[in-house]
Amino acid sequence: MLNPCQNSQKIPASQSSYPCVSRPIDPCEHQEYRRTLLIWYGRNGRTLPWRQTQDPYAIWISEIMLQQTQVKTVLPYYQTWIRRFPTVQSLAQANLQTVLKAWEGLGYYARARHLHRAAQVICDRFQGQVPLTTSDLESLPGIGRTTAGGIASAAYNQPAAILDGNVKRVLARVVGLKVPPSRALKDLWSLSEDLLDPEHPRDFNQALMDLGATVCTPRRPDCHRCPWVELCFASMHQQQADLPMTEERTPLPHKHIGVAVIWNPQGQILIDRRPAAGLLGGLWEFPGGKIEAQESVEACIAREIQEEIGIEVAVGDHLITVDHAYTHFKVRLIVHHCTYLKGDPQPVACDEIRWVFPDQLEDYPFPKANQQIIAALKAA
DNA sequence: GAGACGTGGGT
DNA sequence: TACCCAAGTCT
Repeated sequence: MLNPCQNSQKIPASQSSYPCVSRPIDPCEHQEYRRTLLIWYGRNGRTLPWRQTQDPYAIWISEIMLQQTQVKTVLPYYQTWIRRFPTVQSLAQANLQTVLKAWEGLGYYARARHLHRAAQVICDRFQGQVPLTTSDLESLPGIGRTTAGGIASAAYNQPAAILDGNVKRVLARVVGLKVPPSRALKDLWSLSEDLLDPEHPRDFNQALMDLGATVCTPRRPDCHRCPWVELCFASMHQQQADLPMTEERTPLPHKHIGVAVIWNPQGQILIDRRPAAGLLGGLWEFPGGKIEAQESVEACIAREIQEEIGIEVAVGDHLITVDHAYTHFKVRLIVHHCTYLKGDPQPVACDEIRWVFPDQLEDYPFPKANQQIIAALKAA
C-alpha cells in the first residue's frame, strides 16, 4: 500500500493555505500527534468528576461552568449543583432566583440564566435529553461552537472539534502562529479539526485541554514533559515565551459609585434586584450610582436614591469602601449608612425592591463586591 | 466583529 | 499595586 504522503507535493509555508503559520502540520504527521498525545493522556490525564460520569446533563453543566473559569474554581460549584439540580427536569422546574443563588460567586451570570432557559428548551423540544449533534447543541442558549464540540465529544464521543483557550495556546505554539489567535480563528478551527483523532475524539479533546492546562501553560510551559516537544515550532525555536502573540489593550476605565445601606424604622435594609439582562443581571444589590464630577459622595447617594428608588434619605456614616475589578472596568464603591425619610419606594431603574432584615441577606444572590458590604454590616 | 460580560489566582 | 489570564458566548 502506498503511503499517500509520498506523492503529495510539498507546499512552501509562504504559499500554503495557512499564511499566518510558521510551520504547517503535514497530514502525514497527524497520526504521530494523536498517538503521542493519547499515550501522554493515559499517564497524565487529570481525574475530574465530570469525567467519572456518562450523564450528558452533568457534562453539559461542567462545560458551562468551565467557560472562562478554572477547574479549581468550578469543582465545589459543580458538586453542589449536581446535588441541588440532579436532572435537566429539576433545573427546568427551578426558580431562576434559586438557580442564580447556586451560581452566586461564579461570575458571568448570563451562563446561569442561559442554563435555566436551555433546560426548559431541552424538556420542551428534546424530550428531556441533552442533544447529541453540535447543530442542535448550538441552538441552545449559552452553547457556542466550542462548548457544543466539548459536549458532543465528552458526552457522546462524537468527532467534534473544540477551540478553547488551551487549544488556541497549544496550537499557536505548535505551528508558530504569527498573529494573535483572535486573528486566526478560522485557521485554528481547521487545525483542531484536522488534528482531532476520529477514533478517540473524547480522549483527544480532553487530552488537548489537559496538555494546555498542566504542561503548555501560559507562563513557563514545562516543555520537557510535553509529548509534542519535538513536534512543536515554539519548542524547536525557543519561542515558548513569545507565543501565542497577544493584542494590545487599553487601560480599564475607573468609576466611583456611591452606595446606600438604607435603614427603615423596623431595622430593615432596602435592596434591589438588577434588570434581568446585562451586568450582574438578576442579582440583588444595595442601591446607588455613579458619582458625577465635582459631586460629593453624600450628594450622589441622595440624588441616586431619589432618581432610582423615588424616596428621600438622610445620608449618614461611611460604612466601607470596596474596590473591585471587572473584566472591562474598575469600580470603587463608597458605601454609607442611610436613614429612610419619606416616599414610596419604586423600582424605577431595577426590577424589584425589598425591605429585608440583615439576617435575610444570605437568601439572595449578591455580586462579589456587595458581599464585602454584607460582611462589613455583620462586623458592625 | 469588537465590546460586554465576573471572579479568583498567579506574578 | 497592577496586570494578565482562565474549558467562551452573545450582540
